[in-house]
Amino acid sequence: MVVTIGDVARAAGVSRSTASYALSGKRAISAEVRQRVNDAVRSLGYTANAGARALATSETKVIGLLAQFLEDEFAPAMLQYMLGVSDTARELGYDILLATEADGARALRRITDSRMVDGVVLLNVAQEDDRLDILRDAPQPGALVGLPGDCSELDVFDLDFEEAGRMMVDHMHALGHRELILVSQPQHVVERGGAYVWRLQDAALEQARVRGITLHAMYGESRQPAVGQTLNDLLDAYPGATGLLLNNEAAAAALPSVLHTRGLTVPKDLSVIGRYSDEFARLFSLPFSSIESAPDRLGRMAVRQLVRRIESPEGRNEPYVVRFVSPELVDRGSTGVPGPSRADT
Amino acid sequence: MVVTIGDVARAAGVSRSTASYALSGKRAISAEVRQRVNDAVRSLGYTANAGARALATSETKVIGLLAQFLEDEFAPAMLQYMLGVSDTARELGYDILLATEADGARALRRITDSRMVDGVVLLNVAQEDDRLDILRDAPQPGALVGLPGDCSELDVFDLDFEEAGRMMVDHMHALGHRELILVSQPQHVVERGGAYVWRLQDAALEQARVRGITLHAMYGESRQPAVGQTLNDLLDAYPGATGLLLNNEAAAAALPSVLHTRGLTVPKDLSVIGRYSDEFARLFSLPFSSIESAPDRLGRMAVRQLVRRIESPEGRNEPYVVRFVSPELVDRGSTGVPGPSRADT
DNA sequence: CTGAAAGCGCTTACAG
DNA sequence: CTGAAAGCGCTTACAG
Repeated sequence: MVVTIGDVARAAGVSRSTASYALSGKRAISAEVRQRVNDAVRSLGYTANAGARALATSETKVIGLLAQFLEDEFAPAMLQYMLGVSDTARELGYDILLATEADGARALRRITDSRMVDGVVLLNVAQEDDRLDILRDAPQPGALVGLPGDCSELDVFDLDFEEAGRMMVDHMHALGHRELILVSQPQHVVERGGAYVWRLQDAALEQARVRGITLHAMYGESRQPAVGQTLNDLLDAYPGATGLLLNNEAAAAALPSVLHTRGLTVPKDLSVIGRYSDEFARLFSLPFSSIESAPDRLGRMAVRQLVRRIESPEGRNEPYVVRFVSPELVDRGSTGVPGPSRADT
Repeated sequence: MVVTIGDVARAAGVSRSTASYALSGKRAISAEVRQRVNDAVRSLGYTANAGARALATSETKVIGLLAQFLEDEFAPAMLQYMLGVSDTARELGYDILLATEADGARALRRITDSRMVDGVVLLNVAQEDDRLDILRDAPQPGALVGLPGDCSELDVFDLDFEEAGRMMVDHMHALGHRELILVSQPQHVVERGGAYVWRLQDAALEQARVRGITLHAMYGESRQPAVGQTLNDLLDAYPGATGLLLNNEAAAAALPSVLHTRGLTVPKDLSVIGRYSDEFARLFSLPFSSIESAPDRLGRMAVRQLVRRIESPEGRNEPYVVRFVSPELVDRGSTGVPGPSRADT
């Protein structure tokens, strides 16, 4: 019922090894034999058994993708990283084994120990991430999206969140703003080790100090309507603030209706700049300029590096890389020179 | 370097077959030997090679998941189906091979022909879906989420969109509404074979006829701000309409700001009912009552049936099922008795 | 209760 | 340019 390379060989009148070589091209084969083998493959509908090939070659042509859907984090953002990884893997000839279970360390151990994959990509890496020690001990290479506290023996890719924080502040400062509010992810995310939150925030605070301007940094909620309330409270608490920085998807999504309710116009009454992906902005139809978080680019870079390490013999021993993507500001017209302070109106 | 069952056997002082049986429990093993084998496994850190096991048993313990991210469709909705499938598969002992490429038929053929999976779940199935013939010819069973035109030899799971359409109309009718607007997905989705769109719409139209009320059925855009404009146009065009039915995520997401701009209050000025998942409502903080689309339940049902077919010997020949999930209305308070028609104000 | 051996379907040195 | 054979790491009849 199931056709094997033996069937192909028989149909082509050659040995199994010749059939195999004809298909792999790993040694010279006469044009005629190659033709007969290819014909046999076609007429029998042969495809190599992946498990058998993996056993013989120690290559699965599968990459493990470890996603983490954490509470208080924005699931659709994760999807974009996943698609970046998946698309790039396919281009490079790999399939994706997806693990979404809560216990990422266990999943990682399972798929690496059993040799189901040639390498793995970890998404949403935390400051202290219990998957990392397992990855370091694994026989397969791995690539991270997200910067952990300890990058030793790891290839790491992440947005340069510190630069993003500075860029937000500088952009506003250049326009003339002197008092800003930054709404970060919920504190819970920070406590869990979401380093990108404090990397952006700390850098923004430092840059505000350097520029001599005021920055009120706050943790926002992760859900509406609570996050909308937070935004309202902050706008009440700091009437002198003329600019709003958002490192919090839920806050960005909630802001339009908050502005509407308060009768505020962007950028006339308030300048706004966010940090999220272009796709996210499209999805939520957000009219705010933003630092593009480029999940597709990061996923792509991680897979490229991973495949390099998997496939090149030297790759395994090349020095490890920690690569930061420079933030890019997508101008959607939501920032401008500060108008009269809201405090004065 | 890599530890095999031979190493375990040697360390335990038994044969490889005994080691294997001790681990699988497929034949009686003395307590002492079992102990020695388990100790060896632990001290050596043994995990069976998945490819070798698959080759020997013809079981991969992997389920293929074919997602389709189509233009004009709402990607985060797809994610919820994926997570339902992935979580249930893991509970049942299966890993997920994820294929997201545009050419789903090719992906399906690749993973089934090469025996990478024991079965496959197809998401977002269209009326005429070129993956179905490939699935029918595949040696592995499959389960669909989404109702195709031809269900023969297939297990199919879907929301009962016709009942959903009737339910929306009846709910409004019972409250006293006599003129309604239905905004469906974009026409493009219909042309591509997104049967759920016309299943809901046709049933809603028929039910409106039965009830003797007016229903204006329209295709909406898939993106803001276009979809917001459509909503505005419709509200202008049908001032007598007192209820709005939404089978279009983008429209649901856009509606709050449209209502806000027009100064309409729900349900006083307009009753609204949507069709989307609870998770979607949470994500977008939508205050509208809705027919729950239950992606997690559907993913779970599909995997359960698939695994039943994979694992039980009779399962392979059990009659095929087409199962519709009954819609449930989640009341978020956005419908009520019609106020004075907007036309009169 | 345990072991020796065959076999799953490939690939790849080894020989010619 | 091609073939016979070994081997990848498992599982499972077959024998005892």
